[in-house]
Amino acid sequence: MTPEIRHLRAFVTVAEELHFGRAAARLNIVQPALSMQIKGLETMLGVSLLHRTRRVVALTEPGRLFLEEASRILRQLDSAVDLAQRAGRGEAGRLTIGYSAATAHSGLLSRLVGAFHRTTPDVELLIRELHPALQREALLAGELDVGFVVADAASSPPEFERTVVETWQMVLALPAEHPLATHAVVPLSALRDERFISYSALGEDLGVDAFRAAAGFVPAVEHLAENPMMLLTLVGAGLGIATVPAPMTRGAPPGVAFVAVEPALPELPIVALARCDSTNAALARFVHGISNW
Amino acid sequence: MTPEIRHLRAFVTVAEELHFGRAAARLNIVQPALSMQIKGLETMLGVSLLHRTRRVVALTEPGRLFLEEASRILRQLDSAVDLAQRAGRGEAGRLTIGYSAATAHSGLLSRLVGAFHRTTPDVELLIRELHPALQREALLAGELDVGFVVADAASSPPEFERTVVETWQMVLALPAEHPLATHAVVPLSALRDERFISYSALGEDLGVDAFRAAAGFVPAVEHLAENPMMLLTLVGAGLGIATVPAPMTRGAPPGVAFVAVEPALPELPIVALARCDSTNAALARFVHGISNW
DNA sequence: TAAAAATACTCCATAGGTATTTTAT
DNA sequence: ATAAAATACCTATGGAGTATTTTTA
Repeated sequence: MTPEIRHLRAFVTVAEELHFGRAAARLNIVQPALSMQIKGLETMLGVSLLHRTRRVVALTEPGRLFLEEASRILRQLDSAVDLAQRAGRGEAGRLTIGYSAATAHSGLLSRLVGAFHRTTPDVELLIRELHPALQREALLAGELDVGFVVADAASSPPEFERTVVETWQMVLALPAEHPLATHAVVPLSALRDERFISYSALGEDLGVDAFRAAAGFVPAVEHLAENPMMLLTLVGAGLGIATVPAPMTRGAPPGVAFVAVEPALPELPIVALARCDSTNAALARFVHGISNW
Repeated sequence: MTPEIRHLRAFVTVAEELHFGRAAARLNIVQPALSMQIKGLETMLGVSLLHRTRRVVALTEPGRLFLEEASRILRQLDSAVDLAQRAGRGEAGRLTIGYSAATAHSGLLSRLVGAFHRTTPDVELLIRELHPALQREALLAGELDVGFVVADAASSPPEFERTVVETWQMVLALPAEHPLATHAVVPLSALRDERFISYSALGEDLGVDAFRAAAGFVPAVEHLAENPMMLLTLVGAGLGIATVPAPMTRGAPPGVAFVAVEPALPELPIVALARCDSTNAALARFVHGISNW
């Protein structure tokens, strides 16, 4: 048999008071009950912890050593309970955040993560870059608590909670030497014969459906890029044109010009995706904060 | 209410198995009992630790954190029990050893302490130099487990256990230029008019009673020394002569000669003193070792 | 339908309470 | 004589067992 917390509490209290009567009072039990506890503990351990000479109670050497350990265990138990309770309120624990390369622009991540860390410093933050599709997988697998993705209005799986963080205007990126680069505004219809660069073969990341609706034709995607920076590099190299979110104009490689289009393409929402059935209270805090920070 | 070890064990086992049935089997209880344990724990903490969806058991975030703490607490409890039991066998804990300056000679301390440490490395050793009278006080106060003192046969308080460690032959220390210094053996009767140096006014440390019995007169103690080295320094300075234990001839200051006396003085026992009622099992091991090492 | 956890209940071990005894000062 | 722990005995809480129900994959 192994000791219970109750035995440790009893022993530590007696060791502190060195008096069974007072210790029992502090423990809100009666003295004989305490004597039994200590006796039971000593029997379990097979060692005498307290030397009782009717008038004086003293620790034995095993008792002295066991006292240190028992006190530490009791303190750790208290802190473990507190930790679990704070985790239940979302004030402690771990939050794993995913983002796609595209959402790394515009400083929204540092703004949200910074504000969250300031309000709840005991939540450990793990931040991983992941392609949007992998983020959805990771969310379902429980490896991710929340993911930031660029999303057109269509894609909304039912088990995900969507929170729109911000919306980005779409602009046209084209080589600086392109004839249209000097225009302030370019009509979409003028782009029918252009070659487009996108992330995926379907162009879904950049809202191909919205494009067709606004322009009346499907853009011809001829090149694919791995990430936004590579996309703009390809544009700058003259391989084609692309519609990109306005925040990407910052830090663009040389040789790329940006112009507005007409009619304007729908704004691109950046959404935070999270599982509705998550048990991580820190996630609720984080998602709640998105609207307020 | 606060959790008991039983709750931690139940929770850790379920968290490891992620299956109530198997966990219950490992805990040698029945599944409904385990369900109750976990439910009770969650109620106490006020947080859900395990997410049960009939077919799949998974840890919540509070559960993940509580698991780490609970595992650590269980490991520490095991080691605390083991520590107390080893202390009960004298294999762990602390042993406080006292010695008087006189007993520091002859390497008996390093021999005993070294051998003890090699057999029981988990016993922390505290070694303090103390005057013999203070050692007896410290022993009674529980501040010392064992004390090494030079003792003539007379002084043996009843609550102390005496173990003779070794016995020292007595020799005469006298200034090198003293007329008797060239003798191989000096008759005690030739010392009647000499001035003696001792530790205490009564000369008890050096066996004045034995001296009187052997020589037929009480030596005239004219100077007192704080410790053996100072005593020999005074002898070398020509302030008087002294009877000293043979081990002190090693490392003596210059100007001191040593000669045997006739009849020989009784040998001086070095004893280890310890309280008979000590609760420190390491002490029993140590005292037992004295005879064997 | 089957596997697994929860619920309902019963029983007994044991923690804790009351009264008393023992023992050392 | 008194203070304090131990012992004896009783009571009742709650932990564990058996049988059954509920739930979802």
